[in-house]
Amino acid sequence: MSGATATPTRAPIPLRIRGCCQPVAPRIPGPDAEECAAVFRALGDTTRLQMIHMLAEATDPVCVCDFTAAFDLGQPTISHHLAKLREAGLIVSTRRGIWTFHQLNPEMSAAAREVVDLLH
Amino acid sequence: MSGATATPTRAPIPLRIRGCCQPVAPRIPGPDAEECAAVFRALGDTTRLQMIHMLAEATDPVCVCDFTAAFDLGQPTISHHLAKLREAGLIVSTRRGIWTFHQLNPEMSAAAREVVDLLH
DNA sequence: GGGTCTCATCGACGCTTGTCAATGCGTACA
DNA sequence: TGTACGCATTGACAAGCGTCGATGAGACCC
Repeated sequence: MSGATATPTRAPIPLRIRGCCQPVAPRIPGPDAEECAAVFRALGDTTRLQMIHMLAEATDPVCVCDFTAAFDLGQPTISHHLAKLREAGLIVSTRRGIWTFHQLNPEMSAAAREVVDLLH
Repeated sequence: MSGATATPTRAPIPLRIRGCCQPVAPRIPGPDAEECAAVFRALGDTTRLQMIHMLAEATDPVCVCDFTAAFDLGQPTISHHLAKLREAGLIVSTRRGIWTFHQLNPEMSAAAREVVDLLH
């Protein structure tokens, strides 16, 4: 074992007062935290992460059929994930004739924009 | 508005060939995507987001009792969230005597570090 | 107008998650 | 040695999520 000395000091065990502890840091403003968590939740799925990555790389709006071709998932599931991203404010969808095109929301919140930029 | 012409052109409706569509962007390497999504998933909860924020602001490791004091949640729930953050590789825990202290994982993945830095 | 195509929505299913009460484990102190 | 304390783990429960098949709503074409 290590120190063969008697070491009655027994290492800096307590270091803090018995009860508690440390002043807690000021918390994130509240609704901001929930909004931010919602963005992270939207990106917490591999499929949606890939979707956002594709949209970040694309120069033009992307059609739903491009997503259905890119993923091994049914069309309703693709539509479901796109709806999630839309609810989180990360993308916007526009209809052109038969097709629906999706792109990153240009009016995304600043916080969301910072996160999405990391995926580029 | 632009041309006030009768516009029989009916706007650029199709613009793309019937079938599909656009070449899909190269996808995120695969396991990278899953690891990245796991980090987002870990931050997709308000409580855990606040925890990471607190740790990012703190200069010293934070005791569990500080968390139980900061949130209106039971002690097992706090412990559960800390375990989630630990599994995601975002924090590390060290035991000192009775108490367990938590801090941001200094060996966090680069991707995770970038995300956490946004919360500072 | 009828047929066909694209996409969204609905209902259902299994799995995961957030939360709690109860319990267990390890450490400190008398 | 026994007691008290801090924290992790377990089991249980409701809620949410990801996925699918089936159906519905618009928009185009013949």
